[in-house]
Parts: sequence; structure tokens; C-alpha cells
Amino acid sequence: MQKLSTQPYKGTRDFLPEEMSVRTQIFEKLHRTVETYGFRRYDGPILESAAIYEAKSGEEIANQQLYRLVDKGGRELALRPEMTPSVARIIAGNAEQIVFPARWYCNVNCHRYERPQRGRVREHWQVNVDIFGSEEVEAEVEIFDLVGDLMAALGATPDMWIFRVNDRVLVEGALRNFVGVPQDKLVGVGMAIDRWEKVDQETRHQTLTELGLGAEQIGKLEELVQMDLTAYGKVAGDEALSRSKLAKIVREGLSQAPLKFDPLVMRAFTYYTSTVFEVFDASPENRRSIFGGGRYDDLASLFTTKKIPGVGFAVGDVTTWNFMEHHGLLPKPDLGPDIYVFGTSPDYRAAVRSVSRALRREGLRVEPALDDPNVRNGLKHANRLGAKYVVMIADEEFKVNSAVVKDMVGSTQQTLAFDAVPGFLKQALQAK
RNA sequence: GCGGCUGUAGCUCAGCUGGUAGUAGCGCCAGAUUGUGGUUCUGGAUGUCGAGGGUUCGAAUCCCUCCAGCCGCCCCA
Repeated sequence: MQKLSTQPYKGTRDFLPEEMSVRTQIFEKLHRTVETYGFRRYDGPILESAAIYEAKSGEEIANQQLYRLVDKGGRELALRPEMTPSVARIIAGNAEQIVFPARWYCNVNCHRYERPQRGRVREHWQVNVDIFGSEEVEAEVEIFDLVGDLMAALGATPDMWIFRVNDRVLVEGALRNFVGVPQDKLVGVGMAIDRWEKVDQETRHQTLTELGLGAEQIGKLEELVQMDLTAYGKVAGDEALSRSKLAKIVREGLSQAPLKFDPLVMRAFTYYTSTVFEVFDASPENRRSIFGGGRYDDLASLFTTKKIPGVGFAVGDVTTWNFMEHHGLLPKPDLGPDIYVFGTSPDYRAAVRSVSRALRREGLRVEPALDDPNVRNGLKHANRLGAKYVVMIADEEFKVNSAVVKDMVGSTQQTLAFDAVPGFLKQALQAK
């Protein structure tokens, strides 16, 4: 009979224990850092009503990248392509009982139907971090500082990454006042800015011309995207400048993160309303966005009349993995068992069980043999498992209620009474 | 959705212009080593050559279609 394929579905990945251990360690570093900022972890369903993505996520995601399905009751559902709409729904639905400002984070898998390639798959995991219910600039400062600390937690030094920031408030002001872009073309021109470095000048001109910009306006736009924050703020106009959180943060030096103003950072999600940022790999060979985020001041309006502003970002496992791998920062797999216990005869199984239980009471990672290998095979198996220590109960030792405790790394061994084994190994493993 | 490259042993791969698959490396099994793994040496096993079709006396090799992977485009995290 024809067997089914063992390959994971296109764009998805199996995580064998070695890889899972690396992924877990990466996320644990991120979680610990996020929690030092007072964030609380939540979770939510992978299935959502498709409608929540159609309004706010952006057309491309809703129309082409959404995994859609219809349940048996005819409801239009989708696998979440990102977490922000879900968390906005959860926040809006529970707003009466939530203490604002709320600092929430999660670790979820998201699905997007697209062509897999470097840094992009169909299922990825991300840590999603948001502060809800504050329009204060301090929310951005906290997020920016957190981003800096997250990168440090991954082992990244400042030269490895670039923290590009922009503010859509400034962009809109500048496009309106300096370039003279009409209201209904702001989004289109914004998208053109987003793609600025990815297309050649001719394509860019064509796009902008199609949006109704004249040669003089295009010239001004080209001037604009070269400006530093001071010049950009001036042409954006007083009103935009006074509303811009980014301008205030930079002017007053509120964040300790290495912010770099970049007029080309726009981000695709239509729901961002103010600050937007992207963390880039500084290495020329891996020059790509690792993650990004921004402020969205009316996302909850989909669910409630309450105004619940938010600012946040998501760190994905794929791009983070690529970054860490590229810079040699990936942690080594940390897999059990620390100790492999075996006896060479069925008569010793009770002793194997009882020693194993005693070791576990010390909190150690213990794997007892399920059979009775000879010395050679028992040690061989322990070696392949990567166990750091072996407890071996063989004929000579069993006679005197003892076991050989062998250090598999240092190749030293000693015979200890059963009672002495747990204390000895606990201390030995703590020392490592 | 579009384009490029790739698909041969468990893994990494060699296999020239078609002649019926490799003493390859790693891994695996066994022995040296009937109380010692990891190192070393010796021996051994393993393939529907991604799938289907076509050309040919003959296809891993050439052609077509499909599938999958990688990379890029579109777009996006």
C-alpha cells in the first residue's frame, strides 16, 4: 500500500527535540526579559472570525495570505495570520475588568499562506507584546527600551542590529504640507515609501506618477526621504510635530535604546497610526527586518466604542533564528536526561526503579533503562542519549547495595551505596 | 501568482557528451573488547536515483507534466 508522505506540510516545520530545545531557550530569554517590564502572559484561539482581519490587517493579508475555512455552521473563520486583531478583541471584550494601562504578551503560532523562502514560512511562532490604554509617550519609551533589552538578552551587541524608527504622524504631516499629497493618496504614497529601497527609480517614478504626483512633488518626496528628524519635523508642520511621540522621545532623549530615525520605515499594516519601527540585522549578508511594530490608536474600535490605544510589536521565531544563527548566538540544545540508570539483570530492576525515583526527588532529569543491557550496551546507549552521568547496577555492586556512578564526560567513576547516589549526583550536576 | 537552482543510501553528496548506481564522508550494525561508552582499527548492511509519462536497443543522465525543497520577485513578519 502506498504510504503517506512524512514531510510536514509546505511551509511548516517539525521541531525535533534538539531544535525544540533551541527554540524554547530563545523564547525563554525573551519571556524573562518581557516580564521584567511587568508584562503578563495571555493566550487566545488560533481560529478567529475572518472578519476581524478584513478591516484592519491590510488587503494583501486578508485576501491572499489568509487561511480561510467555513465551519459546519457556515461561519467564516481564519487561522490567525497575526495576533494584534485577536488581542484587540480580547482587550475590548474584557475592558471592564482589565486594569489599564495593560501590559500583555503571548507566544503564539500564526499562519499565512505564502511562498516559503528565507525568513518566511507558512507557520511561525511569535512573541507578541503590547501596552494597551495609554497615549502617553512613556508607553513608547518602555517598548523601545524593551526592544533594546530583548536584543541584549539574545546576546546581540549594538553593532549587530539597527533600530529604525519613524512616525506616521510626521509622515502624514510632511506628505500633506511639504509634498502636497491629497488625503486620499496618503496611503498609496506611504506604500511607495515603504518600498523605496526595493524598486529602481524608474518604477518608483511611475508608481508616484500614477498616484497623481507631479515632477516637482516627486522631487520634494525624494528630498524628504533624505532628511534627518529635525528637518523632517520642520516640514511636517507644527501640528504634526507637536503630536509626534517619536519627535518628543528623540528631542528629549527619553529612550536608552539606539533609535535611528529612518523616513523609509512605514510598515504595511494599515492600523498603525503613529510610531512605527523595525529592527534590522546590521550584517550586510543578512540585511533584513528581524521584527517590528508600532502604535495603533483605534484598533479596538472594531469591537467597542471605547477608545483603547495600543503600542506593541511581535518577535518571530524564524527571523530571530536567522539573525542569531548568522551571528553565532544560537544556544546549544539542552536535553535530558542528565542521568541514565541501568541494571544488567532483570533481578536489579527494583533497584533501578528505586534509585531513579530517589534521583527524581532531587529534581534531576533521569532516564532508567526499560530493559537490562550489558555494561557495554548500557554505556553506549547512555552516550548516545548524551547523559552526563550513568548509574550502573551490575553484579558486583548489587551484592553490596551499591552502584557504579560514572561521569561520562570526564570518564571517572566510583562505586557508591544506593543511598549515597542521589546526594552525590545532585551536587555533581549543580557544579556543572 | 511569476522566475532561477535543486531532488541519488538515515544524513551530506559524487556519478563527464545516455551503457544498466558509489572501496565516498558521516551515521548505523558486528567484531577487536564475555564489567566500560565516547577515541582507534577491521568487517558488514542499506537505494522503487522525488512521482508519472515520453524519446531510445538501452535513461539517475535527454524531453514533458506534476510534487517537494532552497533562493529571488510580487507582497509581507
